[in-house]
Order: sequence, then C-alpha cells, then structure tokens
Amino acid sequence: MKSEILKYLSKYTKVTNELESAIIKSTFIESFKKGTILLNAGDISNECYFLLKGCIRSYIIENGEEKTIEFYTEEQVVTPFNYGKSTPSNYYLECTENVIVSVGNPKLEKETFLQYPQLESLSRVIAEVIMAKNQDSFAKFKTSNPEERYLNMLKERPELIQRVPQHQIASYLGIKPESLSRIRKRIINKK
Amino acid sequence: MKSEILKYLSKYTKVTNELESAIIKSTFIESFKKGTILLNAGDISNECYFLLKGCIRSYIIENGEEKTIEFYTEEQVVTPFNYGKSTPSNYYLECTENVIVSVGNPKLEKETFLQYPQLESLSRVIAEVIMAKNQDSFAKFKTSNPEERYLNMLKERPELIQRVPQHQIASYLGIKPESLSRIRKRIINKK
DNA sequence: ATAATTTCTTAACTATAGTCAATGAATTGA
DNA sequence: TCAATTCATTGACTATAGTTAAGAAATTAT
Repeated sequence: MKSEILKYLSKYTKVTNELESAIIKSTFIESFKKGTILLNAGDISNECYFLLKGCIRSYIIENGEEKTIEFYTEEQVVTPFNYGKSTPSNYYLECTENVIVSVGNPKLEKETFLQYPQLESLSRVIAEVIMAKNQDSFAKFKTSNPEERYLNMLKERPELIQRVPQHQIASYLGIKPESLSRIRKRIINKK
Repeated sequence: MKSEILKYLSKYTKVTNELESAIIKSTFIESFKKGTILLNAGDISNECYFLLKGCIRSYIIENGEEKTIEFYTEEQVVTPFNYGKSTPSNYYLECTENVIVSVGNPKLEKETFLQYPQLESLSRVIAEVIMAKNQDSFAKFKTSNPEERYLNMLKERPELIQRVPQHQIASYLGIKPESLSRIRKRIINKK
C-alpha cells in the first residue's frame, strides 16, 4: 500500500532512498467502513488523508439539506479546510465506500519536516499544484451552466458517476436532483 | 511599501530580523498602469505578485466573451495557475486600476528558499491558508444561487462593488449583466 | 424473500436566468 | 466640451431550474 504513496510522490520529485524511508516511517495506514464519518461539522480536524482506495465526500448541511462540496478518490489528498487549526470544521467528511487511507497529522508532519526538509519542500510544491487545480475547477464551474458542468464531469470523472448516487452528484453540480434527471434526459434526446 | 509585506507575513509567523532582511533582499516592487495586461492567455507565466495597491482581475475569453474568474485587491497574493511551469496560461491577468505589487519569480524564489528555509516553510503555510480560503469560496459559490452570491459579495467585499464595473461582477457571479441588474432591482424592492 | 427505505423519474406549475433589442446614463478620448 | 463608445437598465419572450407531489425503480435491512 505504501508503494502507492511513493508512486504518487515520484510524479513530483526523484524519490531517493532517504526520502523513501522518511515516508515509510512517518506514514500509517488506516481503513474505514463505508458510511464512516471522518469529520463532523463543528469538530476540530486533526488529520489529513491520502486516499489509497475508495471514495470520500465532503459536504455541508444547509436548511436540512446535504450539499456536496467535493468527491475525493484514489490518489487524491484530503486536507480539511482548517487542518491543524483550532477553528471548528464547517463541513463533514464521509466515506461513501470502504476506504483505505494514509493518515497524517500536524504533529507528525512537523517532526518529519524538521528531519527531512526536502519533504516540506515537496509538500509546498504539491500544495501549489493542488491549489492550481482547485482554481481551475472553480473557474470551469463559474463559467459554465449546469448542463455543461455535467458534460464536463462525464468527460473528466466518468467513473465517479458510476460510483456515487445521483442526488449527490446533483448537489455537487449545484442543482437539484430533479434538474439533473432532466438534464440527463435532454442529453440523451440530443444525441 | 516593503513594510506592507512584513505586516502581512507577521500574521503567520514571528518576523525575525533575519527573515526581514531575507524578504527585503529577495523582493522588488513594480508599478503598472490601469489596463496593463500582466499575463496573456497562451503565455508562460513567470511572475507572481503580492498586491500592495490597486486591483488585478483574472479572466478567460470564451465565445468572444470575457469571464471574470477573480478580483485580487490589497494584501492578496496572485499566483498564476501555472506559475513556474512551462504550460501556457489559459487566462489573462489585467490591472483594473493603477497597481503597485511586489514581484516574485521562480528563480529568485528558489535561491531564497535555499538560503532561508524558514521562508519556504512560511510559504507552505500561506499556500495552505489560501487553499483553504479558495475551497471555502468555491463551496459557498456552489451552494448558493446568483442572488445569494451577490448578497454575499455585498457583505464580504462591499468596496469591490464600488471599484469594478458591474458587467465584470456579473461574470464573476456566473451570470449575465442583465440578470445582475434585475437582481439588484429585486433586492431593493424587497427592502 | 419481502418489507421498508431510499433514490430516481415524471408531470404540472412557478420563479428566475438567458437572449435580443432598444434606450438612457456614464465614461472616455480627441 | 462634444462626440463616440461603453455600460446599465428595461421590456418582451424563451429556456431552464426550483418546487411540490406522485409513483416507479433500486437498494437495504430484517
């Protein structure tokens, strides 16, 4: 399992033996059952995750309604908004499937970074890449309408549509389930 | 002017004398006239900015239409999506006012980080904070409708509404200028 | 296996955003 | 300062999303 992490990091840097052992030492693996809530709104978040297997969903509850913010799948990093800070989370993290993750926490991180400065450097680079991707998806979301968003999702993350229920996809796209149903129908008729 | 940067950084860390001189050495200030394009779509981006004075807007052109992604104002960091990478930018950066910025580039950054590792550490922390904020605004955008987005903007960035033209705000909110005009009318009538 | 629950689809209706066109207001440039 | 240009508002009309309600389909639990 840990080799998945090394494979991921090797996209960003040459993984030396030293780095490899640093990772292996400072990393531990955990499994969670489908349905497990990893973080509750109102709680302090003290863990971040690297997803090895499964799917994690972040969502908020507004007027009694769940609104999906993001779906995380294999090889994605899940860092709660306020990871390592003392402010409570405003959203939930839920396993929508059985999940295997590599877990990090601020204390462990700090120690590791002190001992292996190149890991902090790597962390910064990866944080910047993720940030760029986030900005990119935000831009795409803003500049498209619901139908385009769904088509884009079909193109970019087709497997996700098979893995998660449609009403969660709807809220992820910023619309109601009924609308997504109609959009799907519209698309089929257009073909 | 440089003291503004130190003031900003002091929110995240104790600014030691060493850090202060590191910043001062590795930083230079530039001014740009209103209307200046700092980055063109298709170009490689080689600079990032810390905004000391003025406003910078990022936008893309889609079907001949400008769509505003973000407005950056005082004390904000402008890092192009692909800053330091060799892939061309997919969007524009434009000064919507006369602008004073502190400029960074990857080469300078690299040298500075080598010499002052605590600055890289600080960079990572700030990157994470910005990331969290981005995720937060994305979540807010997704979970609200155009009217709520405008009301939220009125609350969060009231000065911005005075500073930039309304059709740019409309595209920033993901709607057409005519719709924003109607939303404003609706809000006034509700009061 | 069957009942209970949840999810998805459809329909009728309402509210709001998009489109196109016209006009008035504000800004910019010579 | 006046003309030209850009920007904001309004109206009429269209398209699409939200709402409510009902029923079908799929999933889950006993």
